[in-house]
Amino acid sequence: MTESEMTSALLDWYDRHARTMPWRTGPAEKAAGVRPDPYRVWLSEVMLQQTTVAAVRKYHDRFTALWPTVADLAAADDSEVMAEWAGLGYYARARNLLKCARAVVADHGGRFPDTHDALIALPGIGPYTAAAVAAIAFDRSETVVDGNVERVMSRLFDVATPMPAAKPELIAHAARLTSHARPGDHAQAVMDLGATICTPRNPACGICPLRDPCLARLRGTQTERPVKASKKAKPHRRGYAYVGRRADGAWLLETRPDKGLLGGMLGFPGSDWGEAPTPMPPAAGDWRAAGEAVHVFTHFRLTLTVMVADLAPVNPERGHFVPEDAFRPGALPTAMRKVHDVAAPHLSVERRHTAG
DNA sequence: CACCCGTGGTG
DNA sequence: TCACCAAGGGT
Repeated sequence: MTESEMTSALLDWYDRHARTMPWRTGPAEKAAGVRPDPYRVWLSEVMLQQTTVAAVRKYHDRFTALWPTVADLAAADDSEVMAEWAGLGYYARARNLLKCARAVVADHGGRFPDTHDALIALPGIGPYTAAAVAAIAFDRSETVVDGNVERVMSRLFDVATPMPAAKPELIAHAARLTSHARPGDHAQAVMDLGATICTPRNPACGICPLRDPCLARLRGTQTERPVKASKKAKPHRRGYAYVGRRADGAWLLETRPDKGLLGGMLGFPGSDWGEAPTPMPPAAGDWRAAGEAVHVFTHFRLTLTVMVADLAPVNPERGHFVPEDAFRPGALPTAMRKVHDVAAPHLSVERRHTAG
């Protein structure tokens, strides 16, 4: 089978099995030559970075309902956007999302640029996202290479070179297969194939449109591709988190600095995180331990000792009081939401509520 | 190039 | 329970 025939087989499969998604155009629109909205495509691509489609759907729905255009998003408050992103992870994406939206309005008249070079110059848009938006929204002949494409290529051509050294080779294979007639569909076809058929474990080779030319299938090496280096063990860190409430129900919270872990997100004041953290209460009070919150990040495991106190109406040394009706636990990143869930039943304001 | 940066699902 | 993983980007 020639490379051209592989491309055709892939597009034929996509025409029959493409998944329906909020940012994709339906068959009728597609037949009429309607391109998807670049804003919705860009938003989906940023949300999908290292994130599953299942997790992204509801966030994409919510964002486009609140902010239907890039100009609406550009005009939004930072804190509101960060709160809506809470739970999706990799919070630098949300900060760059706003920077990018504002740059599109300020520098491009509120319309997304339609070339790879102009897109990659925007915040939060790297090689993958620039190619994906150019191909999917503007049907540019860009080769889109993400984790799915790398896996499909490494199997199709049985590439034994370990990652990430194999990347140039995989990119070259992907470039030769790219359809110049339907680049946007081709990009999504390879990614759909990787997500539904050519999966990391237990690939469904029997129903794969590329099963005949696939070298890894021929040699039985599917599950050994791509070759990846072993991961390092995760260190264990400890820390203290302080959940304080006033009698009127206000919560003692802080907005974390933009740099670093959970940057720009709302959270509870705490100690440093390490092997032997130093207790650091953010305000004077009768602090007592309520329990522990365990959370696993990408590169370390964290156990937080959750301290609670019913606070007098004094000025805290760190953080600020947020009125009860202005606070949603859903606006917290997951690690902090776990802290909240451990603490809440131990605070007298909450006990009064549950008792009443 | 190596490391940092979240989270929820899955085998 | 646990290790691995998902449509990567920034530094």
